[in-house]
Amino acid sequence: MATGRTHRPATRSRGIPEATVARLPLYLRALTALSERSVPTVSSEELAAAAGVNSAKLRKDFSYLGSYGTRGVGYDVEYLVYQISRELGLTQDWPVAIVGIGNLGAALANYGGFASRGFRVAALIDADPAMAGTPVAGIAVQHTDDLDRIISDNGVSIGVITTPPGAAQQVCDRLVAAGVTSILNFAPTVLSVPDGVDVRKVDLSIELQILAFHEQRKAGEEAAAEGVALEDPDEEAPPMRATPANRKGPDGDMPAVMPA
Amino acid sequence: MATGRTHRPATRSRGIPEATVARLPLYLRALTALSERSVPTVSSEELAAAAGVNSAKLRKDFSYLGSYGTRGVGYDVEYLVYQISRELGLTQDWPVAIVGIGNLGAALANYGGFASRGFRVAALIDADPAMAGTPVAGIAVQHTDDLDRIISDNGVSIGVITTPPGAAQQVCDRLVAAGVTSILNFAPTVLSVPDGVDVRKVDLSIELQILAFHEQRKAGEEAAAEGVALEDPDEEAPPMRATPANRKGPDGDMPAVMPA
DNA sequence: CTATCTTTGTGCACGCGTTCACAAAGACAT
DNA sequence: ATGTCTTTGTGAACGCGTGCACAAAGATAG
Repeated sequence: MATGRTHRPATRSRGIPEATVARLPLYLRALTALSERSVPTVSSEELAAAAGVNSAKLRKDFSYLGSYGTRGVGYDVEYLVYQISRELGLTQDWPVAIVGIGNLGAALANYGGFASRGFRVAALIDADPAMAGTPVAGIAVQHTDDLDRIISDNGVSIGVITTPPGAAQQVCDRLVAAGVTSILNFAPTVLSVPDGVDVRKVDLSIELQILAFHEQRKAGEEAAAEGVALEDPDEEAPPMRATPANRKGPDGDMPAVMPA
Repeated sequence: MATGRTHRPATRSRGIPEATVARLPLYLRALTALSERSVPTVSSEELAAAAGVNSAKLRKDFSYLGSYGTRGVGYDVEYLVYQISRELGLTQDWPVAIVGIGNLGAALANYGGFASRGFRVAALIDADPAMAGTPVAGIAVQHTDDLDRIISDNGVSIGVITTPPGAAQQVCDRLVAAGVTSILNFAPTVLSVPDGVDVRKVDLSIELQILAFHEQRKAGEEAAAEGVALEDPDEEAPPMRATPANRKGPDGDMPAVMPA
């Protein structure tokens, strides 16, 4: 520390990096596990290993929250659990509404990981009139027509969208109009929302596609390492490229060298 | 462009940025929609809007793949669909195995977004003997005991884990041992895998917690804007901090100033 | 009280990703 | 053929996130 005696310069003002926020739940999970085993303190090294991150990163992350550690000892588990919970807003109750009770919506409604962290499934909403009244995960499904009232009555500010892609934007608009300001979107659609509304996206298909990319790369390298004679995989069988030039016909098959 | 006449310097060598790879599926989706509407070409501006990104970013992303656009016109939709599909490895068939057929696993098995992109659910695996043989999404569930054989027989290289957290690491180890090199993990657990194996994590609870953080921040700012007299929300009711000092008893309640 | 040992908190440098802004490239009209 | 207009492709600057490496802080023992 170069500035010898600045007590606490700008720490904790307003602005925990987004990357840090995304890791806090990870730390919280690891800490909760330690807490259940009645472990009193952890070092940054141990906790980092449990959370699967670099210890320096963890220490820097915690430094944004304040100086909660004790040098030479580590962090007090219970105290950190409380501090992180409070920072994340988990000390209060968050009623959540799930819209679109298909396979995925029903699975989420049954998912135990929500209730354990202050999230409460307050309402299930679906557009199918036949589903109205059907209990899913012990909660009666309600119809989309009443969406506005349901959101208001339950004080829902977080909505989960598990509808088919075609309905997602419309549902989103209605949720926002009803007062929802945070949305977790499982539909494969780009949602547009007004400023002040947060959207997080979970896209199963995209995750698989990213894995496929790396998988393909691995397969290619492996083949190359085995000395297989393969042409550049980047260039295999490019179908006719329909540029405006060759689509229109004239000037279509132009020689490589421009005739003067 | 300062280097007047370099035809194609180092582009396309080996190394599409990870951030770009993560966006390619997004572009692909938007392009597929355009293709279905028989739109022949798009400008970077239009496509960027459809994908919800900045147009400069999109152009830079595409530049990593090669020069597939036509200045003054835009990009040929069909051609781009093919190029991105090939780059992502979607021109081949990817057999996928889902392990853990609970609510979520069943929902994924039924999810249509997979088949549409070259992913094929080749096997469903569960540890419950009672489930063996039960058809889910038209596929008979098989027992974990046969995991090795199932993976080998079907040439599965991508595994999806939807087990309870306690079983996730063990299942992961077995998948890797059987030859799986890409894993999509839905269990709230940090998986450790050997080098060469890719893991992507989807954690519903974490996503909600991140939303809660921002939601809390919004609520706080709103209250502050309304002029409500509130103490610093960061400091509300900190419970007794169990530092080693005050946990041990002696030297517990030390005065702020060290007695000489 | 002093010395030693452990672990935090953070300054610093580096690399990746994003964005701006513009020259080059091609289409299109005349 | 020449000029204008549109849109790409990318150099360059900037900002965020990561990780190293170390000094300061506190614990602990003698």
